[in-house]
Amino acid sequence: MPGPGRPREFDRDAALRTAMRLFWERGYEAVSIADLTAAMGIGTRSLYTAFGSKERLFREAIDLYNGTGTADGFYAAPTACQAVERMLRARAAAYAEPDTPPGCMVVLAATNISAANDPVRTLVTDIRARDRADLVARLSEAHARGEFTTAPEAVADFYLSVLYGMSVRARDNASTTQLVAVVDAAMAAWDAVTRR
Amino acid sequence: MPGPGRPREFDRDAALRTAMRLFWERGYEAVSIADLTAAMGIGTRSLYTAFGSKERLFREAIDLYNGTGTADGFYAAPTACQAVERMLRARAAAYAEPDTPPGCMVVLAATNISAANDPVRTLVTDIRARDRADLVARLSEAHARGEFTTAPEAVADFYLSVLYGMSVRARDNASTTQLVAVVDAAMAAWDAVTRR
DNA sequence: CTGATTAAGCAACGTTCGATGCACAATTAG
DNA sequence: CTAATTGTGCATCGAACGTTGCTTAATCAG
Repeated sequence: MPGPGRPREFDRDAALRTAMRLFWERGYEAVSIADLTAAMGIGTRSLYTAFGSKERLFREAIDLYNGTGTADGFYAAPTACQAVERMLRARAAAYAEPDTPPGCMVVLAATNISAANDPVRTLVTDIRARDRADLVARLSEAHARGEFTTAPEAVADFYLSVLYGMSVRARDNASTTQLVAVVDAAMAAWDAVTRR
Repeated sequence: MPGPGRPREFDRDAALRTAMRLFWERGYEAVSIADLTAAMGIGTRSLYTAFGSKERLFREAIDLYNGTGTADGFYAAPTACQAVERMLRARAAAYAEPDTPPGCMVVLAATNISAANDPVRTLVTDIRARDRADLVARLSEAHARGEFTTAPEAVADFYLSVLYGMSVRARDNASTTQLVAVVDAAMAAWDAVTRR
């Protein structure tokens, strides 16, 4: 159901996927509008007509990235231990997936930001804060149910550190096997970490 | 012993420390020459006379960062377990030190780099690769001595992931207490991780 | 003193940055 | 058909980017 006006001559969703991949690979400021238009195969004016600004395009790209995450079966798992394990294994597989850039876009795409673009940094740090809150909530529930004794925040921060670190390892060309080995180690540690 | 020529009117070491701090805080491309000269209190020409180029200045800043790391007592520790623990505790304290930018410069300062500055990315990834090799070597020695059974590379990658992840957590304003709790968890996991 | 050498200040270089004004094309609604 | 609306191409905007030439200033060796 197209409204009035000249119809767009390119696939907006495909262009957004291209932008997501570029931002994911190199980061917000390291990707120029010229890089984007070249990869999308469109003109500068079309990009601005369709997406408004570089920042709005990045926000859409981050939303797309967060939406395509399959939730990893995190909420379906019966125990917190299994929830964490499913999440970590899904991410380990995703981070070394050869068809996508290595590591997590939310961790890697807005690390080096000049003061002028601080809202972009805030965007991703807010997402990480929300994700941490979700993990803490899930662990707190399990803690209240008596699944483990360690403070839920401490458990969350430990597994978050492992998770974030895997993004850096992926950027350093860690293989799927190596990332899975990290998850194996982290899960072997579950009892020692959660019962203290 | 100054040679011939007009003497420099600023403290080169202090200026380099200022540059290190800026690059550490925001990253290579997010810091401009104008940012640097303003923070250093010198003119553009003086910066180029003293340091050559932005990239050479960054390399010196990274060298300074690596040099000021006190080696953490890593090599002095009698066992691999203690070596890893000392390293992690020293880094946890350093990452949340209020007088310096949060997290590790080698992990954070060259994440988002455009294609033109790829040598800068290579610089920091090479340092991480060398550090990983050192850790693997230390763990391999302990493994050969029978301190533990798990493959040294797997142990190294697990603790490296925790270490790298702490940099991201530090950037997200994790407190010293929270980072120390991550180290506590990681070290409580030693036996479970190393004997499998 | 002279000559050599190095630093600092000023002004500007060419390039790239993100973003836009404008004319024109292509569609829908009536 | 006309009017309204939206997308595209072209040219370009002002600002910021890293870097440099040139002049002048300040030191050393002789």
